[in-house]
Amino acid sequence: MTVSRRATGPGRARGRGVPDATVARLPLYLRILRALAEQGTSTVSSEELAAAAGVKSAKLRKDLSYLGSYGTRGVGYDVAYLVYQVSRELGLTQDWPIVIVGIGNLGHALANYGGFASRGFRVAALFDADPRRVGELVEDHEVLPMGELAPVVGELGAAIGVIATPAGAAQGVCDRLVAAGVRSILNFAPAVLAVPDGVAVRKVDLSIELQILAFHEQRNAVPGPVPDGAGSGPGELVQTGRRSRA
Amino acid sequence: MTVSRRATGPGRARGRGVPDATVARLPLYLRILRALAEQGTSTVSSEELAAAAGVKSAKLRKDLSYLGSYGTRGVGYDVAYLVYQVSRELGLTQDWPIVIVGIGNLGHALANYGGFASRGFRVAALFDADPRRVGELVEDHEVLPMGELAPVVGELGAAIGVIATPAGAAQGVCDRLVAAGVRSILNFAPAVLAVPDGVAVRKVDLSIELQILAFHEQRNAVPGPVPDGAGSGPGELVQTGRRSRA
DNA sequence: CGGTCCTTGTGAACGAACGCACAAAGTCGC
DNA sequence: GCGACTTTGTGCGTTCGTTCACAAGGACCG
Ligand SMILES: NC(=O)c1ccc[n+]([C@@H]2O[C@H](COP(=O)([O-])OP(=O)(O)OC[C@H]3O[C@@H](n4cnc5c(N)ncnc54)[C@H](O)[C@@H]3O)[C@@H](O)[C@H]2O)c1
Ligand SMILES: NC(=O)c1ccc[n+]([C@@H]2O[C@H](COP(=O)([O-])OP(=O)(O)OC[C@H]3O[C@@H](n4cnc5c(N)ncnc54)[C@H](O)[C@@H]3O)[C@@H](O)[C@H]2O)c1
Repeated sequence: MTVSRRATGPGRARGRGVPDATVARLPLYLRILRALAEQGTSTVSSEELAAAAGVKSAKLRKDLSYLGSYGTRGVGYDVAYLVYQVSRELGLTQDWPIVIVGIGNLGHALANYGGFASRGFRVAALFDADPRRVGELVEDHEVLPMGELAPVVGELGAAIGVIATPAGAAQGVCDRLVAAGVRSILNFAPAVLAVPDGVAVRKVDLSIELQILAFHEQRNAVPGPVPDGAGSGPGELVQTGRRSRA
Repeated sequence: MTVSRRATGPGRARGRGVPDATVARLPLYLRILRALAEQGTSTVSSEELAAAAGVKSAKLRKDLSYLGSYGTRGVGYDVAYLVYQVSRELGLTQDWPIVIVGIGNLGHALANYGGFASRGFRVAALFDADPRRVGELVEDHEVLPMGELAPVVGELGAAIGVIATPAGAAQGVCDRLVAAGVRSILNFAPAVLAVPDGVAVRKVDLSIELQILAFHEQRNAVPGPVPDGAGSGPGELVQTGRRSRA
């Protein structure tokens, strides 16, 4: 199915073929590393970093080893240097303009959200199909009509698009984003999107998250004693218990 | 490590030990099944359902097989019956009151969101620490002060809590929710939560999603040709390509 | 009522991810 | 400069998840 992943097996060469599960955790490590840097910590061990991230230290070390050998045995990792390396691997050394389509409840919250800029993302344009929304000023951006989507995306060179429209409109919006040149989409609408090859989609579905929690509520309620731990990783169903630090 | 999962290996007994990966997909199947039911479809094959969900039919069949044998060979699955069975497995036959803490940008959007009720979830109470927010009326709910959290959660019997506060306040809010009796938490704040055993946490982190997309943007941009597909499931890094429809 | 066709359910092979445990590598004290 | 100590990086076994491929089960037709 995939063409040529996994360069050299488990010990794949530096930078090539970082496993999906690892990629999904890197942003978490990065956030913690940045916090450590900000509070003046210059060095951190895999044990400490792993504890802060809620993973086992061996997993963390293996994750980092896919990027290269950036640690010092007997000491740990240099925080600033690791921040740089992880950022580079994730492509955060550059600026990513993003566009948001569907400026309703959720779209407004997203547009107002300050957590983007700090990570190299920049809300560059907002779009909505409703004429009453168009022209509205949200966080120093004017809401633009859908007709402007293609030209503006092209001009900005925006590669990432966020869909915050109702589910029924999502596929149509997605098609227009793709046609305009967007190749990565973050979808908040509860809909399965069909996209051509080469376009990446990630979805955030609140309702699904709640249903998964409901499942565990029911599970823990029915049998009686035994809670139940779960695996780890991005597919980790639920965290159950986590002590320690930071 | 875990106490007694996986009852009988791959062929585990009905209802016992549904794999995490499967549980994470059931809500998606359920949504599609409900849509089919609404449009009058009474029967669906694994092939059709899988296509609508964006998974392989074998995976879908195996997922459903963990719930029992609810299909009819040569025909497919009865939509209404399957909706019931999946709902039951997920614990959606009962009503789940949820509380939201932190009624800022995101909290407002969540409180206004209509997609909850339709799935058996009901926003039962809103809380905020800011005195200026307290008393505000959001979607027929008055925002309550944090002091009310424990008694109200207890009275409502709310088992699910949503955290939409700034990251710095998340752990404290989490502790209070747990102390009040909440055993499932959906966390929107970019923070790793420490919880006692038996409490389930799921996180939704926008910033992480965007960074994963950035990674793939960079990946696809640098090497040149080969796009790159990925696995499937909740841990699926990105969807890449997906044809067809519903 | 028997044959044919269709779709499910699953055994088994494969692959990805995790965790253990340890050797290699470097630091620090003396 | 040497030895003891600390922590990384990773080989290996295990678990979990996905995919293939097919036999078994049932509907439907004649
Ligand atoms: N509000 C939430 O907290 C929340 C939570 C989870 C998921 N969601 C999902 O996010 C999406 C948006 O939710 P919301 O509450 O903001 O809804 P909303 O109705 O407030 O906003 C939707 C916006 O999309 C615009 N729109 C509709 N069709 C469009 C089109 N074809 N092109 C461009 N814009 C279009 C509408 O004009 C509106 O402004 C929905 O799919 C919802 O299910 C929302
Ligand atoms: N706005 C978004 O679109 C968005 C997107 C992704 C993630 N987030 C995250 O969601 C969280 C909320 O974001 P927001 O934009 O709504 O922020 P916000 O500042 O608008 O709202 C935060 C709310 O939490 C309340 N609060 C603060 N401390 C509290 C405490 N100890 N107890 C109870 N309430 C408290 C504040 O009074 C405020 O009303 C943040 O962690 C943010 O990183 C927001």
